[in-house]
Amino acid sequence: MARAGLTPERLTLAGVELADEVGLDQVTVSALARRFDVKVASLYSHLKSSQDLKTRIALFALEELADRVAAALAGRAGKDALAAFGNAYRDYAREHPGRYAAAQLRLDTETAAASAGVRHAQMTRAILRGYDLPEPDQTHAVRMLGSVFHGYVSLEMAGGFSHTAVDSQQSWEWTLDSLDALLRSQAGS
Amino acid sequence: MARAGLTPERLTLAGVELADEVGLDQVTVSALARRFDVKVASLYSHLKSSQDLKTRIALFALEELADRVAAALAGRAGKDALAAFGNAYRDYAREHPGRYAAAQLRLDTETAAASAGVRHAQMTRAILRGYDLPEPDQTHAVRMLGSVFHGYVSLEMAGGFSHTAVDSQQSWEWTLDSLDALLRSQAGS
DNA sequence: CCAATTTGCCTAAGTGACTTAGGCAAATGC
DNA sequence: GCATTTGCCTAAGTCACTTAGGCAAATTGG
Repeated sequence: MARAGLTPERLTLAGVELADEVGLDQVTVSALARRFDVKVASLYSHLKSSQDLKTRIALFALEELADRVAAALAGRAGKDALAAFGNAYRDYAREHPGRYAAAQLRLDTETAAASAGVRHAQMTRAILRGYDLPEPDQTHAVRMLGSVFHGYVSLEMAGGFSHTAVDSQQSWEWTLDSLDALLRSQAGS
Repeated sequence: MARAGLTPERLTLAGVELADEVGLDQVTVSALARRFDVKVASLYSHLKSSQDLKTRIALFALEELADRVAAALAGRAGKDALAAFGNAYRDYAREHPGRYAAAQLRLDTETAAASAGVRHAQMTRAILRGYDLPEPDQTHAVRMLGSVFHGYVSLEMAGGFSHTAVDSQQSWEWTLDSLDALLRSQAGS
């Protein structure tokens, strides 16, 4: 009986792909075993549990998304940076719905603290550098931006914007313009 | 063997309560059977499936939330209406996390069309009456408001705002103020 | 290069949730 | 009071998760 060459990394990667293909909740230890043509129990040498698998997928997605956002932000400021951030977020969700869903999984406190989630928070704050907001307004703005981006992407993915004639892309651009105007009007206040 | 008096309505209500107590994903046909001290299979006379149960809970939550929002909006306009809407939404999520989660479940197209989700959309649009926005800006604004409220509440419930000293209530009020200012500045444009 | 050890995948077995089929008894209605 | 309907039951099959223990392949080190 030849070995399949399983590792936590390969399993995570396969799980990530599976999530985009069939949805995060269809990513199961059993489905993964089928994909590798291996018995389910064999995966437990590499994964602590089904929860462990999900967590690894979430961490992978957070990291990948943070990398993309960082690349998109490089060398940009002000509205450019705002749009780059939002677009990176939205594009990732559209290209990789399963990964995006995984990135929203609730992690326990210590795992979250060690995750790329921290980079996300830092980058959101970095966008605001161009707008010169004093504290605590800066924190308020970070929260509002996070809310808008996360909310918009979630609702759009859930199909919430597909029952009106108005193009979602237009609404997205209007939203980015509005946020920029809002932040500029708050600058230095 | 005395009868337990099960009905779809009683089961849905129990499921709703269970969702708030232990989380929506712990709401299972089996858990419900235990709560009524009845065998699992007995529930299948009243529910088509586990999915059916979840859908009923979602519809209940959507309806209840729409009622609350409608009550909060009555007689208000402009910023008052905006804040009432947002607060109704946020308060519901805080008081009833399980129901709020259920209200986010994705329903199939026809079920969604027959649900109170339609009322939600109408009420969001009603808020904007006071701001006198032309189309398509009104649609853009509806989408943005929905995104902010849904996003803020989701992130707050997920604990995303609890790692900074700044009070979440302050950020919420700042966000409402900002949205009001934004909409006013767009009026009639 | 062979022996000892470690590693990787296996079989076996138990848990818990979902679902269908078919039966008996309680409630209902004539 | 009897027939019918209704409500909950037992039985049985599916599928996912998880642990324990075993055998064989890979690795290591003499």
